Amino acid sequence: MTVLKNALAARLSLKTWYADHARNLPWRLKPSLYGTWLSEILLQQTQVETGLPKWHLFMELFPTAGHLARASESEVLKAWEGLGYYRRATLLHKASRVIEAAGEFPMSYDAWLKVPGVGPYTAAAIASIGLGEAVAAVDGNVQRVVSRWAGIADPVDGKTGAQAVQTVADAWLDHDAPGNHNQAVMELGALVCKPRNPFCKLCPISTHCASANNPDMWGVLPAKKLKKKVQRWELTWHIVRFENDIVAIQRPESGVWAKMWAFPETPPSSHFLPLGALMKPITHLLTHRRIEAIFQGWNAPNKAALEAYAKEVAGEVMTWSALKKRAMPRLVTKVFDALHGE
DNA sequence: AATACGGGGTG
DNA sequence: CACCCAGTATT
Repeated sequence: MTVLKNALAARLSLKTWYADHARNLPWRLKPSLYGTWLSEILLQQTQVETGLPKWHLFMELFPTAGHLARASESEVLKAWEGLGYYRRATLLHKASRVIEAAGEFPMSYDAWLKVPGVGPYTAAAIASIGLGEAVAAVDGNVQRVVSRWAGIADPVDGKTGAQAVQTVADAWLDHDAPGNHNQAVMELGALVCKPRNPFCKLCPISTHCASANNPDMWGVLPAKKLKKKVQRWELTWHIVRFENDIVAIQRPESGVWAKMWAFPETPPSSHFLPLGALMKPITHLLTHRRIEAIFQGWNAPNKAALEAYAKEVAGEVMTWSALKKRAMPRLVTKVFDALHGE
């Protein structure tokens, strides 16, 4: 079949290109199952450049899965601070304890798939890169490269489109070097077959690319389903204090900023002295929400009242510098920076 | 199948 | 502003 023949040719061109253009990413230097796993979790929905410093930090703080398992969840969350999708940190930590209890890393795609925080993409990436298992890893890069090359018009985030991409990715896979091949496709997506203004002239597989050779398809693929509109959310945080102490809360286990430290949304009772807005409102953008955050300041009449309020909101009384040691989402660090511990 | 889940980069 | 990023878990 001609498609299959083209797939073989594309694989070879890609291999040659990757040998010359692979980035010097630290987890590729002295590959380990742990380092690969860590990189894959860190890079979920996160650009390589953004995840890079966190990989170094984690390798320093938690050099092995055992170190990670023996650390507390709060230590791991603190290390993850600022990166977002904090569930990844708690699942990574949880997984490290499962692996530590088992005494060894999972040794197949199927086994990795059972690990918390590891889905089809991550399991395929780890199994191919770390174990040499012949499974095609399909991430956003691969969806883009494959849908353009094969001219897949169905939305890649729908069932049929995803299946079509998977079929081509499977046909491309180099069974002799699956890890190398998977990384090559992703690298091509990151460096050449970019979301906008792809460098088709530099592309090693443009010869049989449906999109590159048909101007009508430029800027069209990959097709995606329509996204929901971003919701607006007005958020008021109450910064309640007495002398050097404030009240902070750890957010619930589910929802935005799960388990991260922030400020109560419940105002204190009327015998606290209202200070009005402590700082200018902040517009904070998440993928699915546009947050308008307002910060109300209050002075407690005495320490006991502050402690009573903390109890009411299930929070803790602490100093600013104590709060700084807890894991905070970006919005809280913005508050911290603005008030600078006063 | 749809939705929740962060934050930063980019045109 | 809109779209994207080495996606996964939950409903």
